[in-house]
Amino acid sequence: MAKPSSPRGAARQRVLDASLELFALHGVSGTSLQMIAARIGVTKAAVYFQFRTKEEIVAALLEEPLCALGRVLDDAERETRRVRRVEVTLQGLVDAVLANRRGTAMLIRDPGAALALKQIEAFTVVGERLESLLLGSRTTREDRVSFAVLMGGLMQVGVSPYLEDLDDVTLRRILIRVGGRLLGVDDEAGVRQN
Amino acid sequence: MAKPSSPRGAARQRVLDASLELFALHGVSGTSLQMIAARIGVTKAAVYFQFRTKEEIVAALLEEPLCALGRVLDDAERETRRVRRVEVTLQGLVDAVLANRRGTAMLIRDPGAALALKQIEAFTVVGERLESLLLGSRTTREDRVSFAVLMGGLMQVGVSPYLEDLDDVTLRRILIRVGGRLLGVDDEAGVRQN
DNA sequence: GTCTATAGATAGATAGAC
DNA sequence: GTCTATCTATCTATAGAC
Repeated sequence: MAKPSSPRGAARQRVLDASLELFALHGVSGTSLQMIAARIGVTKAAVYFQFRTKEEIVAALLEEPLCALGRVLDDAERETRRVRRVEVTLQGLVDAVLANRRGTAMLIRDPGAALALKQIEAFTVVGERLESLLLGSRTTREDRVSFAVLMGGLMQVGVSPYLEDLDDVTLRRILIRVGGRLLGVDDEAGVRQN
Repeated sequence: MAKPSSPRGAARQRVLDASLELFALHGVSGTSLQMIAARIGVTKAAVYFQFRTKEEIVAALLEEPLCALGRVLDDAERETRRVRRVEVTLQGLVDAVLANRRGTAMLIRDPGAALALKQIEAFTVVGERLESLLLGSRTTREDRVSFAVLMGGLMQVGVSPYLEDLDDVTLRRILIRVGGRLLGVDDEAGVRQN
């Protein structure tokens, strides 16, 4: 949480913050370096000093939350009981979305970010790990659809202004319950499958 | 379904088809009129003869499926029994997504299309009507989150290549069942598919 | 670290010939 | 309906002064 300490990191962070905000609003392709520079009150050249391309900004924005999620998945995979695995995974996923509402979730589904996304090694496997952790041996077509709906739904919740009135704690609790219901696990009695 | 009959409509339709494909791939902002023109083998000027701006193309692409969905909602609102209302609404919504997988769903959540989207009168109310039809008097916070997850999930399913192996009929059946489960309606007894 | 200046490419859009 | 030609604006990116 305490990042803007070093003089170099401060300017870099300002670029990242402004970029994330603008990307969420106009999309990656719809955001120019000009706009980013203007928002933080500097010129394009100043931005280019921190990042050599726009894609590098996108990658930097995505790498952090993806790696954080990756670490949660590491923990989840160490769990032996399936119930706990689903629980830990779902919580980590929800936390990743809530960590930056209207930001990261937006980027994940931005076509302009797709290229940068593919180059991040972490991302390539995260999807498969999530599916494996949440579905386990349940791989019927309905399970797969439920998984896709859950992922899309979580991203939507992260982006939508429709739920802005809900605070993070409340939203987290509800999302985990709804997610469990969607996956067909009973959260009341400790995540049991139907 | 039979549209490309008149000579004028044919060229127009070619532009729409190419645009939808490219928008789905690169996003609206990431797609230039140059790219659209190149794909159908004409020049930019030829595209400008059909549509005066890029936004007009976006609006044309969105208006049709949105109006179709609107008509389904008209029907749903005439239903007196709540069970039937949810049933008809959910089916119409799923059909709207499946009508153009990887197309319309993509556009709905594209930041570059947001402006054009707001100008379509039909869209402004569709969201509220959907919520009212699907939730009815159930408006707890969990209900609202479930609704948001459902909408985002459906869009995701429409976009995702992850479910491309499922044919429309299968996907439709599963989506309606998953949607019913998410909304907390008992599909076995009440909401029956087809 | 930030600036000015500028290069080179491409964007959206228009005019007018065919 | 489609073309060539062209306009203006903006884009990414670089070079070099401060």
